Amino acid sequence: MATIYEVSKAAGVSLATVSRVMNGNVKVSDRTREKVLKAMAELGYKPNSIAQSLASNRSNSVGLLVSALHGSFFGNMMSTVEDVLRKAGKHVVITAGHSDEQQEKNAIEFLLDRRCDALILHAEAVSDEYLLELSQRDVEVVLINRRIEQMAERCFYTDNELGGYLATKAAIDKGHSDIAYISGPLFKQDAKERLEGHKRALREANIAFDSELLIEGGFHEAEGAQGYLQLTAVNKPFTALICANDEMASGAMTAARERGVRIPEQLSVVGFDDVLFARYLYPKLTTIDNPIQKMGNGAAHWVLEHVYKQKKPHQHINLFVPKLIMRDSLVAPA
Amino acid sequence: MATIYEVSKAAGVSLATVSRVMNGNVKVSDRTREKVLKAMAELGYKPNSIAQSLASNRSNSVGLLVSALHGSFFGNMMSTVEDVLRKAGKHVVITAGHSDEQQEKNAIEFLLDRRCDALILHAEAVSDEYLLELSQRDVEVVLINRRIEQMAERCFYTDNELGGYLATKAAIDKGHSDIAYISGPLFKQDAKERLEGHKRALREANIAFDSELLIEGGFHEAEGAQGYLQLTAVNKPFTALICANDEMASGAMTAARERGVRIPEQLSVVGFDDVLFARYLYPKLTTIDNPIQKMGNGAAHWVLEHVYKQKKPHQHINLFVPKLIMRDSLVAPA
DNA sequence: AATGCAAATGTAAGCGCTTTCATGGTTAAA
DNA sequence: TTTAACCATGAAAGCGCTTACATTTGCATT
Repeated sequence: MATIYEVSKAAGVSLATVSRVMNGNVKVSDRTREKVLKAMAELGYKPNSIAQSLASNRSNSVGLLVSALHGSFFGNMMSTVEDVLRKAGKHVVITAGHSDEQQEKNAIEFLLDRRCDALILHAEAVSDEYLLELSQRDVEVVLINRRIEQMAERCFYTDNELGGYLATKAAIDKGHSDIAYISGPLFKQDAKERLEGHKRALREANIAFDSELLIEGGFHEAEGAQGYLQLTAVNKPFTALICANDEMASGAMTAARERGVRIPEQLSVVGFDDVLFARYLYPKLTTIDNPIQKMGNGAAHWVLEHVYKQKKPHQHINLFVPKLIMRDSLVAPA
Repeated sequence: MATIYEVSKAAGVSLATVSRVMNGNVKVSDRTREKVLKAMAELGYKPNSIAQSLASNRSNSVGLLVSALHGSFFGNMMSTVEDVLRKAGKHVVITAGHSDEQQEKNAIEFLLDRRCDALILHAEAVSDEYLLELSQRDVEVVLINRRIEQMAERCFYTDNELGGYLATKAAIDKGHSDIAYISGPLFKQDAKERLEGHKRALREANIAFDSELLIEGGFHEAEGAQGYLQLTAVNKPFTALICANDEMASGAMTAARERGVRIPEQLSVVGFDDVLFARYLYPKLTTIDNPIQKMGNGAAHWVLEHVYKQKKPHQHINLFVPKLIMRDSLVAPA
């Protein structure tokens, strides 16, 4: 593999000049540039990105932390982030935190060791303090799906409270008043906010919140199924079930159906996220659009602009507004 | 950030000794090692992985090419590969090829530029020749879901023909004889092989293959729905529909249901891959287990062993055997 | 104590770039 | 023509490590 030295010799110029031609930040005469480019082409020269990184103190890589690499929710986000950054010649190192504090910290340390220029984090388990401290270090930190006051302009998040509100409101508008709710794990901020929204919608409709109709789940399908069974065990009838994400909605629907409950005739179900398979479900799931791609896109562009000084004036939107996606799983009660 | 030089000064030894302590490949006296480790701890020293890479000519990174970052199929694979390699301190650079020849080539070039020590490729669009040539270069190349004779021991793949056979055989065993098939894009080898298996099963059962009951799809949900509609337009009755992957099976089920067809009573459906959402579908999808995680696992361990010389004697299995996963979408014809 | 050897440690030359600073060559103003 | 000002280029010092080779140390022999 040819090095810059061989190019400089072939072109009859110094190393420095070759470097300048590559980087294009310092003026080089046209004649010289031609010579250098020709030599590069002839030698099939490719700069060694590792040497570049060492010399420039820039790794040109961005660390991305997600909870899990599989799953529709993260797939979409990774996809967007990778796309935007790779088009800018940066690369993305992806790690998984599994919603566990220690694993998230390990993953972040790993990214730091890799000398990432910036970190895009979907961190669920570490504390605000940890993240604030991290952002004092010499990496730029951007947060997805989380808001911390002191670093608000680097946070890209959904209005989860509004989303939770919209989901329940939709059921109420259809005429439901006995509404159960399976939340996410309440140590997670988004799960908590969605539940808040649910309660607000009930309050506005003068429906008393009944804690027996609330089950705390874990965002996984199995907990949706299990949550449904627990709810029926209480022996309080409900005609609509709101789930804090689509996975749990799917699990709940399956469990209900196995019990012989017809959906949506006997039970309406609403999800949250609008992941890809929401429309594959039967009946097609009514859910809340959680614009995860847009958040990924926002975060990636923020990094390009602030870390790599790309000056495409990009309008940064930090707060994304969820929308109701009406499909078939929500109908008026019998 | 402390450098190796500061550590060596603090410990009162040379740079080389510190390096040796870190890498552990050359013997260092216990007393010296203690001193060095102490100095490291006190200074909070972390080696600069970029400098290490430059000096050792090892990037410690593995490139992974998939068709798309979202989607259950790839999610599982990425997840496995990342997990195995990160536990070994390597990092994974993930790129997407979008099943397009030029995009796949670009992605591979990108990984090469990043000086990856090895490439794990799920390449669908580039030619065997291209891959063979690539493997002559100074990266190790491993293939997933593809077999090229000349590099057989670095290929990890499913017996797609057998999978296709099993799917159709299952329908035949249930008593079906009018069986339609929606294939994947036939320029892809796996799609072709699955179709071959389908034909073999028909042949063995003395059922004539009817090309009017074959539709070429593209592995996406929409093409499953569309494929179903095309099949019905032919006006040849069929009681079972085999799809070359789960996405298309889901699409076909949705389309059929919208036409008022009850599944599985009026139409049995079989998928392929057993992606996560296959069991979320209604009815739960009978499908073929495609052990994509195992392939990812095999590929990652191959890399650890052959590129990074980790000598955990790992039994490499190159050919994975698919299995039928019987669920609810396949029953005997009415 | 002198000798020989192996083990432990040190020295220094890279790895392939970027970037600061110095230098020589041009051009324009005086 | 002289001088100043500027521009393009080159020389060389890093960036923080690894590793071949040289040197020293410690220990068992004699």
